[in-house]
Amino acid sequence: MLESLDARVEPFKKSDTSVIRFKRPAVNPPAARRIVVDAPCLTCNAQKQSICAGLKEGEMEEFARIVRTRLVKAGQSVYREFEEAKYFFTIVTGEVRLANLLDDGRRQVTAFNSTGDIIGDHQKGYYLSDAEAICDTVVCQIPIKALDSFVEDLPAVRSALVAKIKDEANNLRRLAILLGRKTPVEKIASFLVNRAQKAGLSFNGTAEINLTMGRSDIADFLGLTIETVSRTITRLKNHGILEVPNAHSIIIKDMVELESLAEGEK
Amino acid sequence: MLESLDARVEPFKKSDTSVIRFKRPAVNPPAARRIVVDAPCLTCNAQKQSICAGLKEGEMEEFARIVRTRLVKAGQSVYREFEEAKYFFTIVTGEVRLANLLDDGRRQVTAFNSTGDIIGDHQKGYYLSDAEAICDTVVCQIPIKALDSFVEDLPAVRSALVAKIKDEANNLRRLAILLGRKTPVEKIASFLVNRAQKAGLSFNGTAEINLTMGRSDIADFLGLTIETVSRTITRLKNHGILEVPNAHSIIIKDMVELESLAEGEK
DNA sequence: CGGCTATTTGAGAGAAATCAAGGATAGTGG
DNA sequence: CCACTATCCTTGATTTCTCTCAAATAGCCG
Repeated sequence: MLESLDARVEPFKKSDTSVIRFKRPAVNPPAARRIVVDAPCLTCNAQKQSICAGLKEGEMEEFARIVRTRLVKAGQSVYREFEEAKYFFTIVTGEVRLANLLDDGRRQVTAFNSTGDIIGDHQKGYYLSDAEAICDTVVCQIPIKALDSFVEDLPAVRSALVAKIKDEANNLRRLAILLGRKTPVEKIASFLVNRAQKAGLSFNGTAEINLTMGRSDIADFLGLTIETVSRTITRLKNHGILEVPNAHSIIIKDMVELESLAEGEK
Repeated sequence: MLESLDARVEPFKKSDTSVIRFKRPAVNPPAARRIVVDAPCLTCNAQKQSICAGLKEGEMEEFARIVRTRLVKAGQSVYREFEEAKYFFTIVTGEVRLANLLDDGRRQVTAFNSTGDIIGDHQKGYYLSDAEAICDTVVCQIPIKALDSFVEDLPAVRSALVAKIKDEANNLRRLAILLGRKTPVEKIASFLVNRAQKAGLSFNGTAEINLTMGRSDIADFLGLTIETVSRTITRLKNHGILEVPNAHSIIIKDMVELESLAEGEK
């Protein structure tokens, strides 16, 4: 169509769409709804890390009444972009990826979230991303309206929530810097260093990190293809910086070197 | 060093650093400090667009006492990354870019801000980005501590501020999607459509937009080189989608087409 | 054990970066 | 007011890195 206007004008090409990697379902499939436990706060292991950390005795009980726990199996969605937003979710165990799709199936993963993180960003009543469980994941479902009233009344919850949003913005800023200006080696190195830090393994020796997600999730997070992710990890392995016992487990042999690569100092 | 360990192993290359485009100053130069007006709120044209919008009569007077207005000339910095954070700033007139540098001078611009926007993100007492005026810019300087107490007391200010942070996160998310997965044509088209929308020119006909910033700012925002930015704009011009009377002014001739390119539908 | 999926590896193409001028624009000072 | 200079932008030629296409291997579950 554009081309017909002026055949001499070079048409706009884009990547081949004959293979659509990710397809938006015509109708959102029902998310997993199995309720695992009611009022589970008393035994919740994510308690100290999430927004409920600031609740006092009585408040916690009230909170426990409004939440429900759900198991979301690996690959299932917690919610989808454009779906009506009714709940926030805190992640109790497991791991969730947040992602956005372009119309032709290209995907950008914007975050990996795990225990204690809160997800459910929405605007004008609709979620802003897809949230999908990377592995079997337990989430705690909090009605948005109920949380709003908690936020009104409890400064501790409010500031915890604001801190979460700020964290999110900071992570997205760092991601934008990585996506816009870092090389594949720097991207992979940054990703691994971050993972190690998240897991509390930031000492300068050897650290084993667990990659819950597959190569395509990593690729879509770092703005690469799975082949480039694979090749780059292989290169780091050949340099003796990493060991890769299996695809989902990586041992950092030289954290100092990896950190310096992550910052583009090589 | 890496190479000496194993000469057979392909070394990690990165872009040539013989030309450092952006250099972090050894000591942060003093930002512009010329005070233009004291207590300027009564005549402030950004009032209705910024966080002070929710203030009542008496509150506004109190607010006016704590703020100062500063003129920041084109190219000067409002603040720098790692500088001690004492103030938030609302932009009264002009335009500011937020940017982060890698050690070797690569730069990622993360936002362009203009009238009514509030800048000054910080963590642990230090700013998180460089903020530089693109053109002569007037900012309203608000001590962080003072704003904090306003936030405590005034729900309207609080929610306005939270909304600003959410906006920022949303913009960064969209930027990450663009940086990670869009082609140069899609990036430029998205950028221009956004600009037109910001300026309130989203109707489907012709729209003239003003590009305050230079090509290198656009390149560093979109994760491209200036050459690619220039070539891509030329291609859009050759297709009849844009007219480019001069480098800082662009007329969108076909908004529908541009929007469809922005979303990767071609 | 067999089939499926995920990952790795290889070969080749293509798009954007880099390198290199040339042209336009704006700001400065005579 | 105009000439001069510095900077910015555009365009061209070439290189190179990542993507794409293709196939083999490894790992996993039934």
